[in-house]
Amino acid sequence: MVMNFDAICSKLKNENYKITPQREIIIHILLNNEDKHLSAEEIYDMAKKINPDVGMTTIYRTLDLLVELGVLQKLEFGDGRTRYELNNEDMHHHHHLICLKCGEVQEFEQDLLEALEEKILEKKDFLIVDHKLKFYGICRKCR
Amino acid sequence: MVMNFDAICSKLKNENYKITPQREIIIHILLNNEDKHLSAEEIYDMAKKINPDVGMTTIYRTLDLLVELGVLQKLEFGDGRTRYELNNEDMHHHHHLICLKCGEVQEFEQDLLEALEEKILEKKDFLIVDHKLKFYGICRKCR
DNA sequence: TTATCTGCAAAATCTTTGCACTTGG
DNA sequence: CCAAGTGCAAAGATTTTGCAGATAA
Repeated sequence: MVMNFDAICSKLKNENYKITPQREIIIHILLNNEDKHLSAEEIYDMAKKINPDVGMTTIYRTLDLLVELGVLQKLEFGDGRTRYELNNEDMHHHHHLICLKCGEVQEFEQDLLEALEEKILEKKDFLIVDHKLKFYGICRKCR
Repeated sequence: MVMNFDAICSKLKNENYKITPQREIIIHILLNNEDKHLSAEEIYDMAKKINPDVGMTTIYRTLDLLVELGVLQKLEFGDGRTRYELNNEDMHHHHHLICLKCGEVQEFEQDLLEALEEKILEKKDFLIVDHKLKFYGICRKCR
């Protein structure tokens, strides 16, 4: 189930955060690029096109806020910048397929790690709350 | 099979890189902390204790070189700094268990992703070369 | 000897912080 | 109104680069 604009705004209001034009722009950008894993700078560039007065600081502060509220998740793909992804309930457990040739990041929707997680609990006494799995390889287009 | 000091030096020599005292120090530090996932700065601090003249620049350049030679692997656990791990043949496919309370990173030695990788090849036509899997949760000590 | 390596200082990135001004509710 | 939010500029943190001098082979 995709979280929509109103649902995110309600989450903000419920925690006594204000709905500002800047926050609206950022949320819209995130929703319109659900599949993209945008970095702060990419979001900044897009936001500038909508309203040139938006500052980088606000981008970072809003992204941090949305992470705190559980709306977003931070990701790192090794290019030195943090990337962000909407924390869609259904999609919560998916994996990233990163092409070593073109760098494109696509997603694989199925989890299929339950057996492994159970084994880890049993062998290491480590209780798993979440996971991140990245596969590196060659995508269909690059083969 | 753990790669030893001589094996790493041979790799360097084979590619016409020199064995300098600084590189020896760094390699020793890595070998003596196989289980630790050290950052560049941590390696720098340790190296300074052995020879106070070692520069941060050399640490970064040597680590980059060792990554290029396949001796090391870069890792990121979300604390803003790159960490490094010896690329031990046998251990190649293990997973990281990151405790959300104390931050400790331990390893789980078994891979168990073959079935999932096969499914991804079949469904996405994406040929997997490598993977990185992190589990976030609560470790035995913190429970 | 000489191509490679090193340390320093400076630059380049990415991200955070202090502060005075603005604004949503 | 006023607590919360914003933009700017400056500071922080991590990593990279230019360069002149040092050194392994």
